[in-house]
Amino acid sequence: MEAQELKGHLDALILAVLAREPLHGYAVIEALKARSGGRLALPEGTVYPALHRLEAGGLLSSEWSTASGRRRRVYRITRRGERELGVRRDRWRAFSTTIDAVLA
Amino acid sequence: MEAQELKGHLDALILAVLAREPLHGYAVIEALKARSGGRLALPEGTVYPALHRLEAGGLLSSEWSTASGRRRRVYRITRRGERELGVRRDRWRAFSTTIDAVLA
DNA sequence: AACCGAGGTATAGCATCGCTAGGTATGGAG
DNA sequence: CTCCATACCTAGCGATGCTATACCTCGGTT
Repeated sequence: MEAQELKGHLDALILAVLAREPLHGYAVIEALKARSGGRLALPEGTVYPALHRLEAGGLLSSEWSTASGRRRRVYRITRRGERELGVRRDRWRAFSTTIDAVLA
Repeated sequence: MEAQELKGHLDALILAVLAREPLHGYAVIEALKARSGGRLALPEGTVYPALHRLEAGGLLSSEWSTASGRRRRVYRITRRGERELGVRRDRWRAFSTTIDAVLA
């Protein structure tokens, strides 16, 4: 549905779903799909690198878990990640309001 | 204020201000600043290439005008540009709604 | 005269980052 | 055994906003 217009907002989305509960990558994709009413169908090549980036930035932590022979890397939001989510949410609201004002 | 989070939405903003009245590049920058309450202070290196891109895509047309020794390139939205603006507005609304849903 | 800020246009190159395309592997259903 | 869903990974592409820099005119200040 949407292309590169997601730029700069993906991190907030991922942090938001992980703020509810720890999930592994594939489940993050499903959660985004579910929470958006199917409109956000992000490819793995988008989400996995984003998770790595967020973990490298200290906003997520992860550990391997094995469920019925399948290895999964489960991501959990850190305290810094939660703070950052707050910042991102505010930024999104400001941004969205600004665009609305100009487009109205 | 905002960085690269504008990605994919700039064209809509420019089309929106030019849908009101034809403007030259510098005036587009000022109009965006005014309409956003000063929050959108876009550098020239962002806006000028965008105008060129939009004209190349047939969404804008332009002509030179000279006012008191100063040359200006005045941009005007085309019929295709107006249609595209409608599409972009719808897309923005869908996008914005989707992000809100996930972030809520 | 020299300077400087505001107005005005332009573009080469950088940086970011979502996405495409391809790869690997397991388990269950047909 | 084949197929599909599940599950992970990454090299490289493409799009595009931004930095930095350049060039020009005009009016006011020094």
